[in-house]
Order: sequence, then structure tokens, then C-alpha cells
Amino acid sequence: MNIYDISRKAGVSIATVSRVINGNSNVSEKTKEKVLKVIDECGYTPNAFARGLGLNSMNTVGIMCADSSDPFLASAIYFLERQLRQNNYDALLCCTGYEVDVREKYLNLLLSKRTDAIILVGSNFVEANNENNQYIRDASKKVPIIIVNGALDGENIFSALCDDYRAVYDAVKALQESGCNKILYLYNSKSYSGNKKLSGYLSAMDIDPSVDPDQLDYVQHFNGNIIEVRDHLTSLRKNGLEFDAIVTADDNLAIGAIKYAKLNHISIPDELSIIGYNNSIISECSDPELTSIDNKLEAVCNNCISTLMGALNGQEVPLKTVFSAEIVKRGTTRF
Amino acid sequence: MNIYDISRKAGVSIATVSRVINGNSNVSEKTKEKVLKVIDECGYTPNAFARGLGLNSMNTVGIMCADSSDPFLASAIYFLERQLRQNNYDALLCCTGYEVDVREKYLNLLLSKRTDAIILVGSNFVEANNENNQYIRDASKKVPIIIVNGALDGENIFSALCDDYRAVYDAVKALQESGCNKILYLYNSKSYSGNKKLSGYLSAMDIDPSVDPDQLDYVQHFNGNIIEVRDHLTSLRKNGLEFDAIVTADDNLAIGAIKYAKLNHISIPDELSIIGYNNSIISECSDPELTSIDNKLEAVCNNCISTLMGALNGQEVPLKTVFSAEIVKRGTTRF
DNA sequence: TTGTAGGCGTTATCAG
DNA sequence: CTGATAACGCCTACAA
Repeated sequence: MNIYDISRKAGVSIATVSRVINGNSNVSEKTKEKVLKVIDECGYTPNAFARGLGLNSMNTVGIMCADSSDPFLASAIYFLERQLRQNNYDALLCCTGYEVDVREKYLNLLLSKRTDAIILVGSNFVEANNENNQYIRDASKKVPIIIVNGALDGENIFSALCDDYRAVYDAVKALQESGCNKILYLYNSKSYSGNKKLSGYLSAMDIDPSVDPDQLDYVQHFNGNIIEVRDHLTSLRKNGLEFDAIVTADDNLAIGAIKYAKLNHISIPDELSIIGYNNSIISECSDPELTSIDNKLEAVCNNCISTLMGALNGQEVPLKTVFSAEIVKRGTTRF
Repeated sequence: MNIYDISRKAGVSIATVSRVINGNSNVSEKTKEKVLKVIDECGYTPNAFARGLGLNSMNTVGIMCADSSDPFLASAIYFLERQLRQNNYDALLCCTGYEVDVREKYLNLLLSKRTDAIILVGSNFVEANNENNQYIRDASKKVPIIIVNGALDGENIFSALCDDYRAVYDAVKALQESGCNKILYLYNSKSYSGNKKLSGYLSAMDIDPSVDPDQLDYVQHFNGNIIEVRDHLTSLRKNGLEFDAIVTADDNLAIGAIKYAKLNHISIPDELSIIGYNNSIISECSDPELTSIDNKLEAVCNNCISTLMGALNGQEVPLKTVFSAEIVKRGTTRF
């Protein structure tokens, strides 16, 4: 069943059928009705491939992320997909993990599928070593690239994100005001936003930003699951490090910190304050519930799609949009 | 840059270029190399739309789910996408919410994009009222349909799932053996698997399955977030209902149950045992950590994709594959 | 082993 | 307002 069949049954040319399908105004009401009736009777659907070939687009955008089962990324995907669909676009999902090589391969794969744009979700897509971002710049020559929660300079590269620097800065300041002075910073990613967060911590703590953070006892770069985080903190403590607050770059890490406190009979928030990041569902699951930084993911994602739509329509759109985070106070802090 | 450009530069016909691209053996090593060199130099990528038009496929399958930010569904999507990509397929994601009308609309939308198959994730896609599943049956006439965690009879409809009936049955029995006898069942979905789980409970409790479960005090159908669940349980208790164990159809509900116990100073697991479902990340976040039923999502998803690949290749594949669940013991039970 | 030519189902440009 | 026809870029008999 193709456009020729319809045109024959309706007694018109395929051009007219095409016009009706695409809502072209230059069709008389009469023939329009006639054609629509036939289309309806036959349950005809235009062939998307042929259409794609003609228009050089199938209204599809690629969404890349490290791991769609991560609660934060999963939420982002949800928001993005919803907005895309509202704009009549489909979402092609691609989980890449964290390796640059794999990401480059997959990005080119999506490009070869002729997606209209590519969304990179998670600041971990932006590597500290700028050479490693070249493949993104190359891709931006073909289609617009939008980065959620990260930023990269470039002609056709757009970013929507939250001010992570300010968020952590404010969180640390709030802890200080509530009486904490030995504040540990725990993070697991040296991505773009990872670095911003770290800077916020260093600045709030009045630490010279030029010093190598890996040398600082109070800055812990650690990757692992909840239990491993718990044990890591426990061993830090055993080795004599004292701290009365922990700020983490991710809620998962903060849950590990709560488990650490439980294991070592440290009371929260009296002896130890904890602040997580992302305000994900798990911040409501713990006991006590986790004070967490809400980085306005929904707003960021919505903005991201509207920017993208603007760019695809050739409008003038901002290269970078920054939102403010908000500290959601729950049970792991004294303020 | 198209196949003609390549053929011209390489001094061969487009047929030869096509053969090289598609790994057709009937090409001499010499011309093959020549063509590959030109392709490489030009950075040529075949046009996926044209290819799709010719082959009537773009190696894409649609994944539909209610809400990709739900931890359970997010995990499923992750596993599915990974396996699809391994088989050289792309995943088109579509979040539908829970309304049948919307789902039908979106399913037809995916169909109109000429996906090679459609995966329905979550048993909530299978409605108790069989008429409401007709749109799925209709779709199965065009492409294979695979249901993850649910089942529906039909010609081209495949299912991979876990034995939810048995899982809940065993969980209730285990609670009974550990001394509980007033076991509350809390669920939020009357889907296919929702009903299976409920049956498992009723059977283990020796309750006549023909009775309307909505009439039973110990069977609570309730939809809401963590806090609402907590409050609902609290009001049940205030109204005189006594229970020493709660089995829930979802980890989220179980977290609400833990919060309920906290709020009312009921000790877990001494006075109240709790078992969740899905063994999702949040079962490790609570305190105490949640005993939960692991429904082998990864195995189910992997099986789902291999079944699908078999079906697409015209092989003989099982219509329905059932896995056994496993109770993961943590801190909310006495066993 | 290689080339020619027709077909896939649209959209869009021109005439009329 | 409508129709004929040329792209769009690839695959694949069939012919050589």
C-alpha cells in the first residue's frame, strides 16, 4: 500500500495525495476529503524511509548517556524524550559507558543513522583533556550537539546546565555556618561539572585552587558502590582523618556516607552532616533522609530541547544556559 | 557525497561499491582495496534512509515503557539497549505513561516509523480487560512484539518474564516460617504481573482466590509516593488493623513501609518484617536495608533480545520464557 | 568479477 | 487547484 495505490483509488495524482498528507493548503476541500477517506479506509501510512530520503530527515535525535540505569541519567532521558516527542521527534537511545573511544564510535554510528541532532547527557562527556573532545567538535559540523549538564565551546555546540560551582560553594558555606569546620569533599568524576563542583568546594574552604587536589586529605576522589564508599570512609577515619561533614558529588556517594556513619555509630547530623548531589529518588529512601542539591534537571532538559528546536529551525539561540541549583534540606544537616 | 561519487573516484560502478560496502564476496581483492581507500579518504557513509528504503529496514526496534525514570524500567532499558546494540540494532525509546489510548497512539507512531520490532517493558502493558490489548495484537501482525515482564497470547507476541506468583508465594511462606502471621500485602498495579503476585499472596495465605481482594483488609491496593504510603499504613494502624509483616509489589512501596515503621516507632524486623520487589538500587539505600525479591531482570532482558533476534531471523523461538525469582535477604526480615 | 538499469515511496518543481 | 516527472541514494537482479 503506497501513495500510488491511494492516488489511484481516489482518482487523483500522487502529488495531490502528498499535498493532503502534508497539509498543503493548495487542495480543494472536496478532493481533500475524498483522499482522506481513501487513506482512512486503507489504513495507509506513508513510508517513513522514503520520506526520510526525500526530506533528508526522519525527525530523530540521538540521546547518548553513560548508563541509562543511573537514576540521574534516567530522569534526564525521561524529560528529554517527553519534550522531544512533544515536538514530534523520536529519541534514539545510546548508552556508551565512560570510555572515549567507545563514545566516539557510537557517536559516529548515530551520525550515520542521520539523526537530526545529538544530545550528550552528563558532563562526563566533556573530557578535561580537550583533545579528547575533538570528536564532538567534528560531529558538530554535521548536526547540532547539545550537552546536558556540561559545556563545551564550539560553533554548533549548545549547553544547558546548572551552576555546580555555586551550588557546592553555597552548600559548604551553609555547613560552615551550621558549625562544621572539618568538611570532607567526596567525588567520583573529574568531568566538566565534577571540576566545577570541586572548585566550589575549594573556594568555599579558602583553599588555593592551584594546588593539586589529589594531595589534599579533605578531598577524596573515589569510585565505588555504596558499600565500598562506606568502607573507604571508615578506613580514612581509622587512619586518623577527622571530619564533621561530608559533601558528595553524587547522591550514591552520600548514601555510602550515611552507611559509614551507621557502621561507626556516628550520629547524623549531630556529629556528622552530609549533603548529596542530584536530589534523586534515593535521597528520600535513606534514614535519615538526605539533604541534597537539586540541580534542576527538568528545567535544564526542557531548556535543552527548546534550544535544540530553535537551532534546528535556524533561529538565534543561546549557546549556553545556566540554572541555579537549590539545596533541598532533609535530615542529614543541622540547617 | 554518495555512492556515485565514490564509484567515479574509484573508477568502478556503483554496484561494485555497494558490494564492497556490504561485504559481498564477489569482488576482487584489488578493486575492494581501491574502493575502501576512496571511501576512507572521503569519509563516506552510506545514506541510511536510502538503505532503509531499499531494504525496508533500518535495524531499529522500538522500546516502549511507562516511565523511563522508574528505576526498574530504567534498568530494563539499559539491558535491552545494550543487547540490541550488540546485535547491531538501534533502540527508539518511547515513554507512554499508563493510559491505554496514549499507548495505542504511540505504538502506531513507532510502527509508522517502520521499526523492525517493538518491545513492551513492564507488565502494566497487558491490561486485565483483554479488549484493551487488541491494539497490541493488531501491531503483532506487522512486526514481532516482545513483552518484558508480562505475557499476552498471540501469533507474533513473545514474552520473557519471571515467575511472580511463585516469588510472592515463597516470600509469604518464608515470613510465616519466621513467625509472622498477620501479613499485609500492598500493591499498586493490577497489571498482569500485579495479578500474579497477588495470587501468590492469596495462595500462600490460604485465601479463597475467588473472593474480591478489594474486600480483604490485609490486601491493600494503594497508589502513591513514599510519604503517602507511610501515611496510608499509619492510618490503617490507627483504624485498628494489626500486622507483623508487609509484602509489597514494588520496592518504592516497601520504602514507604519502612518510613511507616520509623514514624510509629515500630522496630524492624522484630515487630515488623518487610519484603520489597525488584531488588532495585533503593533497596540498598534504606535503613535497615530492604529484603527484596530479585526478578532477574537482566536475564529476562537478555533472553528477550535473543528471542527477538531469533524471531527476526525466522528461527523457531519460544513464545514465552519464564525465570525464577530469588529472595535477596537484607535487614528487614528475620530470616 | 564487473556494469547496467529498474525499483524502493516520497517530496518538490514546474507546467497547465 | 492539479498532474507529470525528476530527484533522493541505495540494492539487486540480470547481463556481459
